Amino acid sequence: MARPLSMRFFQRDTSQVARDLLGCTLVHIVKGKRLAGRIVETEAYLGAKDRAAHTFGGRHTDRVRSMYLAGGHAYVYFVYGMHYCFNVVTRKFNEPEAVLIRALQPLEGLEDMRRKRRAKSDRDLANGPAKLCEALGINRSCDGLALNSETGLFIEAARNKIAPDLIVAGPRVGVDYAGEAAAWPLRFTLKALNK
DNA sequence: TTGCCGATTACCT
DNA sequence: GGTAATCGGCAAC
Repeated sequence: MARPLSMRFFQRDTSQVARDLLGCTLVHIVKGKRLAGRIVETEAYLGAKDRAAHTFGGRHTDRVRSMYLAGGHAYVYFVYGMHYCFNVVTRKFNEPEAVLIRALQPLEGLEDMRRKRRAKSDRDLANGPAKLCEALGINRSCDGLALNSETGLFIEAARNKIAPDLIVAGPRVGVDYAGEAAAWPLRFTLKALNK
């Protein structure tokens, strides 16, 4: 069990953070129990200049308030009337960029995850941005939390360094509306571990 | 105040 | 492959 990644880790270039998060462990402690999974898919969202980002054009609404926090906070939003998605805010205060966590390989607390998810198979426990939120009990109350051991929501460093050739970059999912930005290669997956 | 649509998922054919 | 579910955010009016 590694120490949680420091705020400094997140306050860097967003694409780099998205790459470096692959292989790390996302942990949510619920009622004293660790629910955790290995991060195997991420997407970078580049703020004001990125038409796919919620903060495109410097939009500063109530929903996206936590994206303006310093890197190392959680940005959790509600979508499609029923799902939550979890992001890690990157860069500095007032630089609203973030990394969406798109998929986990479940590691700890599988029984609790199965109970929360009621999925047909363990493959479907956390292989999607809204699925992993449900599996780990992440919801609106997690929005804006600092990622550290005090809040019980944090990320632990990868045990082993991930070789660059294990990382595949490609276009982001579900952002066809974003014009040129839709094609930017800001989606990162760990080869053969993303499903 | 209205109306469109979403950083998705699950279930259908 | 297609689409219902389900409702808040957002921009236009």
